[in-house]
Amino acid sequence: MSGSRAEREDAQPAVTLADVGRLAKVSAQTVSNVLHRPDKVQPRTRKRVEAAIHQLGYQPNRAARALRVSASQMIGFRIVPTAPQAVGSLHDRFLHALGEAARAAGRHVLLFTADDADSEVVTASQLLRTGAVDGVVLYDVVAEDPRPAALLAARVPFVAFGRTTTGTAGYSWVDVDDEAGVTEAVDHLVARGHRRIAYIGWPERFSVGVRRARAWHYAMQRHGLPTDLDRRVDDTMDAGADTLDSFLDDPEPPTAVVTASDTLAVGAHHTASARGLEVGRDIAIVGFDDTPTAYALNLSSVGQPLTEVSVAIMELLIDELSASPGRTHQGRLLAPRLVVRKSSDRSFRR
Amino acid sequence: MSGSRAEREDAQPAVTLADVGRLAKVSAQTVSNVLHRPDKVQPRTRKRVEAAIHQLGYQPNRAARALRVSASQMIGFRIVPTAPQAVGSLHDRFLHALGEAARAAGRHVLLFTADDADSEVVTASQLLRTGAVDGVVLYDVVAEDPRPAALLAARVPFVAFGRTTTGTAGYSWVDVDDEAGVTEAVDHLVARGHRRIAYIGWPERFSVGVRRARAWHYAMQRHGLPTDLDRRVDDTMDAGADTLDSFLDDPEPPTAVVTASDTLAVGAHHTASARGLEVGRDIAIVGFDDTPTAYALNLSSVGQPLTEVSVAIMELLIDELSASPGRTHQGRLLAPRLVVRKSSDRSFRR
DNA sequence: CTGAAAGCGCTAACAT
DNA sequence: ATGTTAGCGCTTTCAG
Repeated sequence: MSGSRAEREDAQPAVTLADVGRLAKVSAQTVSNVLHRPDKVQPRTRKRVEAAIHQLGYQPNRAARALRVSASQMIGFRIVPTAPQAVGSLHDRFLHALGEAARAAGRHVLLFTADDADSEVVTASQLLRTGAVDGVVLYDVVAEDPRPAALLAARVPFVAFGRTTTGTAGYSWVDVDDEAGVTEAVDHLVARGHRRIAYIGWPERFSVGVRRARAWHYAMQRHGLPTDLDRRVDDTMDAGADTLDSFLDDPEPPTAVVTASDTLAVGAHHTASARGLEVGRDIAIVGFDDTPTAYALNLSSVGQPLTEVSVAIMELLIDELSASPGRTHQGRLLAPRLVVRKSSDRSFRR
Repeated sequence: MSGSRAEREDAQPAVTLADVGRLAKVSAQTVSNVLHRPDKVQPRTRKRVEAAIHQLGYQPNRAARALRVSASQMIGFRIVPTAPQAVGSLHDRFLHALGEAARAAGRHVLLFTADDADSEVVTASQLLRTGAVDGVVLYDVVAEDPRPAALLAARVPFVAFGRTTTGTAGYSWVDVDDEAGVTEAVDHLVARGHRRIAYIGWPERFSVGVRRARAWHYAMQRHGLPTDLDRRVDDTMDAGADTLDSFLDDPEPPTAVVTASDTLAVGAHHTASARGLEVGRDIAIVGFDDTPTAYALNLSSVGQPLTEVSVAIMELLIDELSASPGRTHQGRLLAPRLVVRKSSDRSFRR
């Protein structure tokens, strides 16, 4: 309350290595050794030191350690605002998985915001320069994404979730095998007896959209089924609803539909219900991303293995951080999982 | 490539205060002064130093600064996984707003995960002890929430988003005035000509649910309208759908419905459509939280002012950090905003 | 196997 | 108004 250091009066005493050493009758250095090179210290003294650490509730000071070893154990991640029209947020769930993976690796996630790709790169570089983070994770990297090259040029260690169409050899990435997911969805519907399986996807400008559409096309071809039930629209519920509507007006309407996203699938679900069709019996729908909404509406959906993705990303990033300059990078393609729910679980007979 | 310091070869030279001082022909201390007490240094030398800073692209080392001033400029935030059945994520949007507010205040958000309230408190305390964060933000604090008291006991500086029913004088909080939001929704519907306005809310165990329900009750009473159209259910789409269904089976069904969440509102929307009612014309629906899904379905909704909430939280937290021990804390109640969309924008005549 | 010395980059206090 | 000194807590040499 009085005196010049009033503002620190409520702070805990802050236990240091020296405090522990004092209690254990050893030097601070030995305490540090117990923590980092337990084999270098005699079992007896180690026991004593460990007891002292425990008794005092010692917690190493991160700033001091960071300063000394020039590594913050922090991973930067740009948080983007959810698109207003999207259903459920993959971003949100990924972030949680990443936080979990970081913790398992003894690190933490540092959030930052940025309005566009350029400022994301600038901010990331700045965070690295100031020692706030050791590296960053790039989310939703797409075909022509400028960020990998820019971060490479800025010498910011990073791992990408998603990948560009070219230059993937220059950096480490983890991606989900969309093709496999869509293929699984089509195979599943074929196994249920469907033959006219439509596809509602995104315009060509999205590389992910292209990959998913192509997979549908190949799968249909492989089964000897028609490949003309293919529409590309914006990723909104309305677009999904309208598209199914027009499909159903055809003389030979599809009996099942695979969509590039749950947002589109929710729209399709809406149309089916509005037309008095029972989803799962009269028409099958399979979405993509396994969002909370898919769960809520009992929609089958191809889910991304976010936990595995996060773990892989942390692994590659740590690799990246400890690696020598001229090393080679890695790409990892993870398989998604089809979650079958009511919207497609019954056998279909015309 | 060779030698013992190979692993640092790709790192930038890392400009320090001393480097800047050397270039500007002053001591490192003067450079520091230019940065922190510009008035204490002569305009001429300041210019020179600033030029040097700019030329070298100097960025202060956070770890060193943190060590020296024992403050990390980091705010801890526990990221919780989205509930599978909830629609859109307030959490996600709040996090973005908080990141933005933190940046504006020259700070960053550090993410952490925890399985329950207890481990959240333990982790927060640990992050504080290790100097990783200066304080934390508590999300979704409810009536009997044990976290404020626990953090207080652990002497972890924090600000709560939401508040407990008792003991709010002991800590700083920011909350949204639910009552005002619901009242606004009811008034709006009354102004549109509705008289039978139903309420679908949450069970009593949620304090937020109680507040919102009470506000509906009072508002209806004030307008001299019936207060029996009141149901409490779990926060799922299905519950919302079923509840509206049963309301509409009444001999005197409601013509409008206010819900405690968008999740419930989406369910209601679904039921209305399924029954061939045009939402906005045959029945009005107003949700809560103004989620992306409300936007997508053109649902009116009471939106929380997340940006203002975040700014207020940062303000109070900074206050908390710089304050003397025995100070008083603050509570701030912010008004939500009703966003009127198609689901309730028309006048209603029976 | 343990201790002593040095310094990471910064800033508060004092000295000039 | 600027420079010098010292030390935050830790770890990497190097001696003992």
